[in-house]
Amino acid sequence: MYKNLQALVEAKLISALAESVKKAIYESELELEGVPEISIEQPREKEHGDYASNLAMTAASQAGMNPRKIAEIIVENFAGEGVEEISIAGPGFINFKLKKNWLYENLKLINKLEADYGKIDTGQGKKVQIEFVSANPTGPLHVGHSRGAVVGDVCASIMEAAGYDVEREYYINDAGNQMDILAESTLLRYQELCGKEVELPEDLYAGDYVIEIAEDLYQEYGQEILEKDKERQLDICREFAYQDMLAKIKADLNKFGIEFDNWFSERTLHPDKINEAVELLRDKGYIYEKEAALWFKSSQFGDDKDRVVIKSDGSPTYLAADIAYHLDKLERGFDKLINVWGADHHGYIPRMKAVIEAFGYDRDTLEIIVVQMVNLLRNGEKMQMSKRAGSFVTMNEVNEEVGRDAARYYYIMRSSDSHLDFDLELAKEESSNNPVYYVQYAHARIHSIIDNAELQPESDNLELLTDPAEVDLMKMLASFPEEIKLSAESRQPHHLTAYAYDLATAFHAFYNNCRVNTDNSQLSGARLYLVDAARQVLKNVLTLLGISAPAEM
RNA sequence: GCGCCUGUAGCUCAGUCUGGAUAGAGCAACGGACUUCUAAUCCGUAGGCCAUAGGUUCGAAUCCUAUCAGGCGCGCCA
Repeated sequence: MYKNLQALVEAKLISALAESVKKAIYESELELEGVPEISIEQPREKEHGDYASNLAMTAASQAGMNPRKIAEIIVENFAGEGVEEISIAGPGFINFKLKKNWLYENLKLINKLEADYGKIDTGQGKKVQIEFVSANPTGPLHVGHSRGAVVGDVCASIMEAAGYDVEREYYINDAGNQMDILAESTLLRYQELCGKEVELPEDLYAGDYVIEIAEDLYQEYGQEILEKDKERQLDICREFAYQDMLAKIKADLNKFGIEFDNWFSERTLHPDKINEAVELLRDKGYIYEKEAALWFKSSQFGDDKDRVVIKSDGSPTYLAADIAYHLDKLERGFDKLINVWGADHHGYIPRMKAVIEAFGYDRDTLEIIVVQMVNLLRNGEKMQMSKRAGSFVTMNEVNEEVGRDAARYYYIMRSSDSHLDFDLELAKEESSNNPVYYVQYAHARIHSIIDNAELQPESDNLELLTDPAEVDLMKMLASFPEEIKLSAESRQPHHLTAYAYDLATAFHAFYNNCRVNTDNSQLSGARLYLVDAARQVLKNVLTLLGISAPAEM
């Protein structure tokens, strides 16, 4: 069954154009080597029709004729179906106005597929892993993590809709000295609770959340830990704080609608997996020793310089763990590995791509989605935060203040390449200033119409849907599968928030122009059918974004 | 110094990958539309040297080069 009627209509139009060119060449009206690559586009201006082709212009130099003349020849030979009007305009555009049948057919397709409308097969079941968030379990997720969290989650959903087999993974950086710092910070706070005078050194975590961990710890152990030796104290604190933080991170993500298929602990790589991975690279000749350390020849694969993997004291670097981790991912058989990183880590990309290539894979097997920084604003004023000073706004605080739907929408409404201004007061506002409510309102309005209707949706008289507002709405509905394709291939969720907004706009305009529940039962039945399709697509797109679709507001 | 991202309306941003016709949207401003299915809506007006300078071509916000400005990054940290 066709899942993407618009793509089919476009393909047919292109092949009809190709036939026309072929015929013109055969009859010696056009002198061309062969049929050139043909593209069509939807013109901005409505007067230019539903589709336009620049074919005559691109073929002009080879044919040695002026574009308008070529266009005339192509138009004369054109015999495609479903075209109501074909014309030549401007410097040589061929414009097509299509019959509306396919839009009516598409409404039926929506009605039939329901929640599956929009899903396509372009991913061909390829196995994709998306790794995102992956924050250290040394503190709660803060607002800096949120954008990457939603971008990763929604990219995963979109790629699923596009026919990929997607797995969501979180890499827990639970090894390394930041865990020791967490342990020491917790111990200090614990000692404080036990009545000791303590002073917090600058390099420890100062956030209040450490006090909370210490309180939990005290609840469980009382003063018992004080009697152990220092090593043992730190071990207890480390494990307790780790489990406590990880549970909080999971809970916060779940509350935000984000769930992972797999949580991968860095610890499981130490030391065997890391040693094996380094040895494998050494076997391939990409490891050498210098100044008592082991270096990876990443510069051989486009990196600025080589990188240390085993320090002179024998301990592995963070990169070494990442090498082992990515080798493990590759061995798990994914066709594509996608990592979502904050812009502050972008410098790490060349060396990771080098790792992939060194293991013998195409460097494009690994793809990095770089997400630019978020500026948190309140009433236009930038909020300052610093993790070291412990003065940061947590992801959970923001979500609780503005609500999950608005927060998710805001994090993905802009291109990941652009920095994001996130104004808490704007996101909270329940008004037309807030795009998320605008979209949800459209959905709620439709429910209201359907509740008020005395008839059932009816597909027998869809040709009555000819009002420009109705046609616009039907076109918007028809483009949903293509929008999913675009978002999935570009890994850019913001295309879909824009689509959701535009769809809502088309509906609201329709609502103000066309009354659904009228005395004309044929027209009302057809409009109910249309409106029900709009309801379904709004619900589908919101679901994809992880945003609720309320029936009333 | 080198690398990545950004620069489009007063503000926040689409459009750049894949070059097309008169560069779009929201907010803010101004003017209209509720005895009618939810006015959290709609319609209209006004607002632009697409950072700058070159280049490529029938055609450039879009591609190339250089420059300027802002953000981020250039560890035997993670």
